[in-house]
Amino acid sequence: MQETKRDEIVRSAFSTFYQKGFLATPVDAVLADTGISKRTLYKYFRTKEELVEAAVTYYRHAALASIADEIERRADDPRGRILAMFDIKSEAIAAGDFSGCFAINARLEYDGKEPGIEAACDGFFEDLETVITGLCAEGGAADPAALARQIVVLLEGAIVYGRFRRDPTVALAAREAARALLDRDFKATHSPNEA
Amino acid sequence: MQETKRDEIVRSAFSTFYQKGFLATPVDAVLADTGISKRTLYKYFRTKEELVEAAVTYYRHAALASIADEIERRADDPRGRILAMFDIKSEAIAAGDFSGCFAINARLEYDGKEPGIEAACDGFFEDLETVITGLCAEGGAADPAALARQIVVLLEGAIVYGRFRRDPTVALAAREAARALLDRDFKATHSPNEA
DNA sequence: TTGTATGTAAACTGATCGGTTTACATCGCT
DNA sequence: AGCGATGTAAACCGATCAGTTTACATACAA
Repeated sequence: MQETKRDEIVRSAFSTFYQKGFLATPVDAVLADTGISKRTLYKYFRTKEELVEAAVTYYRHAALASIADEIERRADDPRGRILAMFDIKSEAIAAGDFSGCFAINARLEYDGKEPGIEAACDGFFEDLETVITGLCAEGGAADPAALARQIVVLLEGAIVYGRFRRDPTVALAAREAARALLDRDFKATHSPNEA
Repeated sequence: MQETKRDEIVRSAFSTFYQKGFLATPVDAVLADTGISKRTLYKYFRTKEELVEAAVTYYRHAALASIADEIERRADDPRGRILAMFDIKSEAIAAGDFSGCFAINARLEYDGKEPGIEAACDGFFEDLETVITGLCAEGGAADPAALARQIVVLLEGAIVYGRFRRDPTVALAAREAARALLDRDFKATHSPNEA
């Protein structure tokens, strides 16, 4: 199925909001970036917030697919794949144009104001925890969900804090911490690692 | 030295911004909460952003003093004091009115737009790392700064993620992770004393 | 060919908001 | 008493912005 006009708008709006924030970005900026008219935008979305919600849902699926893809390319055991997530973020921070986690950003700007947007962000968080829980189970952790939660805190912490410190080594420090937790919880048998 | 009018405005503005956010809060909301006139506000601050910057600086000193105070009350060894930070955040999340880290919030909303505000946030982050580095050194860590950085990532991650999940156990999971790191790096002698 | 759906361009509306200005009250000081 | 500093109250200005409406172009199916 080819991309519809609506999809095109959402994808473009996502990158505009990602770079410039939500409240600080007028709808006109989205229009300018997409080359679309205001009339068309409001044909597909009743309000700006509805567009933001769609952008978060787009991020939920696109970012998770991209992460799954990338960590599979970088490592072939669950341990290496979890650690690869931190490498990816470290590299993004080093690249200089990193704007953090779209869901965290949206959640913060609309906190307590837009239930639909909050729910979309929650969906992303749940999917992320599910993916990491799966990897932890695969690695033989006794309590995969509990370990996954610790990994997620480290990952999101590295994203937010590393971004604001503008320091890629923050994500590497988080990676080391994650490694210590994996060493503690994963079954002793892990193939040669490191990257 | 008694509190000046300026101090009063900053303190009140801090709690208004903390509860309602920055961009989403009109200056009039701050005035209403303080009972001050617009004229007076603009006598002490040239712009809204200058007021926000002052609020972040206020947070920098007030929050760190409050943390130092509270962890000293809760434990008397560096290990216990570091872990107490997570307990405090877990309790705040459980209380239900928790709005996260003021510096993270400000940094995110004004990212790339207000250098003065960004610098004030950086000041808070540096002070926080300094405090935790001190505790790590006191605990006998081989590389106190590196360990502190990991603790800070866990702490800020727990604050942001736990807040958005509305789940106090997130901070407790982070606490467990921190404990694992302390077990690894602190000098083996961890009897619950020392000051 | 004609009608309908889809699109752009742009003017417009109404509300919000940051910041200024005017007018007036109060208090402390000499 | 009188004066300057400090304060409130409130009208005001100009810009911004979400969302609507009008006008017009294009494509395509009956």
